[in-house]
Amino acid sequence: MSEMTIGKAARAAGVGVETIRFYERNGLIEQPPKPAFGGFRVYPAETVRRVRFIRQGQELGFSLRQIAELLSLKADPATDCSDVRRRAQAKLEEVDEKLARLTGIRAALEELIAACPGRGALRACSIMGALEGAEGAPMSPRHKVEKTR
Amino acid sequence: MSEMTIGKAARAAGVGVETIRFYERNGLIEQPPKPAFGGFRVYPAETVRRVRFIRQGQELGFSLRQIAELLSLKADPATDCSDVRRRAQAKLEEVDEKLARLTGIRAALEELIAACPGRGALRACSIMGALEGAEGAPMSPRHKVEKTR
DNA sequence: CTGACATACGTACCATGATACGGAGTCAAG
DNA sequence: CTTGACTCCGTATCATGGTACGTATGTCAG
Repeated sequence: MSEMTIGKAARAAGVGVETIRFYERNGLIEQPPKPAFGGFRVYPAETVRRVRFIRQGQELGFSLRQIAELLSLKADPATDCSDVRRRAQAKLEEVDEKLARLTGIRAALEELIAACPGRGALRACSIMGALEGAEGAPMSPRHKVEKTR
Repeated sequence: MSEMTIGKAARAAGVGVETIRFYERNGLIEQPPKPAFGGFRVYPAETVRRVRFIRQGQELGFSLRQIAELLSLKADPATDCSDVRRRAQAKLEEVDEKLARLTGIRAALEELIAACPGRGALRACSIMGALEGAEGAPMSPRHKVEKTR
């Protein structure tokens, strides 16, 4: 049962057929060659393993681009374990940053909710008040200032 | 100084001109009428306040869609403070879910990093091992199973 | 052999939050 | 009265991670 059509590979990996094709288009999976005479492409068990690898990576917060890097590391015999470890560590730091940001948001929301009377007219609502220009909390500049050309 | 062109409004609000137009297209900001004879649209100070409101909402993790809802609540005289509070509370729960997910990811990454020898061949690397089908950690089904038509 | 599926492939579309571009019109300073 | 900066408007593009559609072709069970 190690060779199969795309549909079976997809089911085995727990994804949709279109997802496999999407990964092929994006170089995460190699597309098996089409048989010389007629017929469907034949997918090896390796494809299923690769898809599972991708999904596991996503579970850990890696983007498809980063997972593609991990996959090419895997294919390279010169890769040392430390290469992989470094990436995991970088991702851990990223996760920590996100956690810090979310924790800040959480605190702000909780504070606003605690201060909100919970009933009555809107003008008394501290949450709305905070959303109105709170004058003093400078906004992070999401916009570009310099032109690139 | 309460009336201005789009560029000044954008600078006052700390965003780009295109961002204001984007918000207009998406119904977050009302586009002021074009003057009957020639000329540029005139933006009231209210526009700047609205943009600031939007950015503050984003800082708290609200999506533009959700912010649009908050804005229409704001416009509705029948809105009670509790309506706003409920939304903030829902957002808080969302944030808590994200925090829980990220915390799980963090723990998994940390565990993998700790278990990884840190040097040597890839086949000994526990991180790569975990990404290979770890057999036992069922993947969350990100894919659709049922067809909607 | 035939009908019901599956596959192959290219392309379009979804949401999210913008940013960029091109051409025409307008305004204001010098 | 010219020139440079700004506005207007529609459309296109970006990144992310897929999903959907249409048409042609292939496979297999009955």
